[in-house]
Amino acid sequence: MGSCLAERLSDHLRLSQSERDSLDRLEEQERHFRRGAVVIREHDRPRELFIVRSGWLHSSVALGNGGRQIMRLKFAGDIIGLPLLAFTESPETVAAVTDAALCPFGRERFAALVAEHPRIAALILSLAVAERAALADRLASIGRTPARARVGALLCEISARLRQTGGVEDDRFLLPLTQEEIGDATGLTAVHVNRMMRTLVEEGLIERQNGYVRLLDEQRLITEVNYVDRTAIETGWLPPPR
Amino acid sequence: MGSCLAERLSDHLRLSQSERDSLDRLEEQERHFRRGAVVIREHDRPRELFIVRSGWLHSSVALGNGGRQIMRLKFAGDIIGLPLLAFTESPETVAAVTDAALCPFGRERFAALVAEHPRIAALILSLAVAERAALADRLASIGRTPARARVGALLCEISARLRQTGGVEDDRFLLPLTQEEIGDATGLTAVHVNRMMRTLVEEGLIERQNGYVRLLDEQRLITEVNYVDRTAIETGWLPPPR
DNA sequence: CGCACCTTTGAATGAGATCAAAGATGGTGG
DNA sequence: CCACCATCTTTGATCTCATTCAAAGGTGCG
Repeated sequence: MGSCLAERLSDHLRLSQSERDSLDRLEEQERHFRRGAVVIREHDRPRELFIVRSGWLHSSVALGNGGRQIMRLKFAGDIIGLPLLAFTESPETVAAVTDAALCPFGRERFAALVAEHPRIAALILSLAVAERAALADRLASIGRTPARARVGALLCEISARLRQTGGVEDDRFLLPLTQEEIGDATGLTAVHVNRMMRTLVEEGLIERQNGYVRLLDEQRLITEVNYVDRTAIETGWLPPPR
Repeated sequence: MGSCLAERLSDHLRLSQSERDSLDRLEEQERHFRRGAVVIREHDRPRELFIVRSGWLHSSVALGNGGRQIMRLKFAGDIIGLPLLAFTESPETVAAVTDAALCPFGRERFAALVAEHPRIAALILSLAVAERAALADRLASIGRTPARARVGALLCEISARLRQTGGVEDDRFLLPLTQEEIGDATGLTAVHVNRMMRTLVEEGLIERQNGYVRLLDEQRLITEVNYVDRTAIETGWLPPPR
């Protein structure tokens, strides 16, 4: 089995053999985490970044009052710990939502990769920029839209991103988040998340059964909650491969 | 006068002559924008990125209901239009808050720079990651903290970032934002921003006179509103210069 | 079977929005 | 130089969405 990162990048462009080799060399281990385990703790000084091979995780920051804000869900193929490139102290906590398998790699190996393969560096920059845009969308959603739309937008994002990794069948996916966690992601209380979920069900927009969620009218939901898909990125401008 | 970008990057590391030359070649023009002018419009397909030479700008996204969420203020040395690296359609609007001078450059020149100077690519990736962290902080602030803290945190961020570019003297800076704009940045109404500003004044945390703001007890303000400075970034891991 | 944890529901409270209107301020043209 | 108009700030009253507090069902796991 090749590099997890190579698989992800292949979604966006055709890697050269040389690029693929470098990516393979980047990852020689696989580490496993249990549901609930903390992979990186806020203010710690992690030595490694990770690529998600399987499972759900999320990054979050602790709030003054004891709560937390979940920033982003991490699925198979996502890079964990990019902030380590800018800060020695991690600004965020990363924890496993489900059991998860991760591929760790050191910062110096990342530096070597960047030096050897400018196109990969540029692509990862693109992905970071896209993630920033997704974060911006969520900022807008949380800052200025009613609770129902926030919950709906989160479901849209999960659906769109899971589809990329084959986690959606028939517009239906397993949602292993508690309502508490959904609240931490959307800036709502668990109680209110519950009410909004039921509202969405009553309105015929979604359907739920034992942990699975189905988007009954995804197009309408997307429109009503103002969701924007940020999974597809531009690669035309990238420098040539090596 | 050399490249605006070179000046900014020099804050974080010592550029090689070769790097400096490439950066200089990147910028041969300077363009001026009036207060209120739109530099990049959401959904447009801009051909250029910019470096801010002088003035304040901000990026924002339009909300469904006619409002907008201001994402980030842009000061001298900031890069504008990075999303263009990931998307052909701009996900955000960039507008001038004050009269501003910008240095435009094309995406292909950026690609050439990245190919030639991996260290610069890595540094810009670092800066993008730091910006993402700052956005995350704001997300947490807007999602879960009371209005007073949101306004206070914005003032802290402005102060910290302006200090980098020499825009703060004696803990005092010119604030050219209307309360409407502060509201769009913090997810509050202009009316409520006004009340919170007065509260901060009454509490002796800030002082205002004709457009200037002074942070009277910056340390206390930072603690109370949970502000985290993201201006300093890690550069130890970067690959060697060329 | 029993204990944790999660979901659901109800009632009361509150932070911030909305609506409305009165001062300030500053730029513009006469 | 001044008057006027547009924009911005300030203040008050009311309303609403989400929070908080409380407690009753479910569900799965050890």
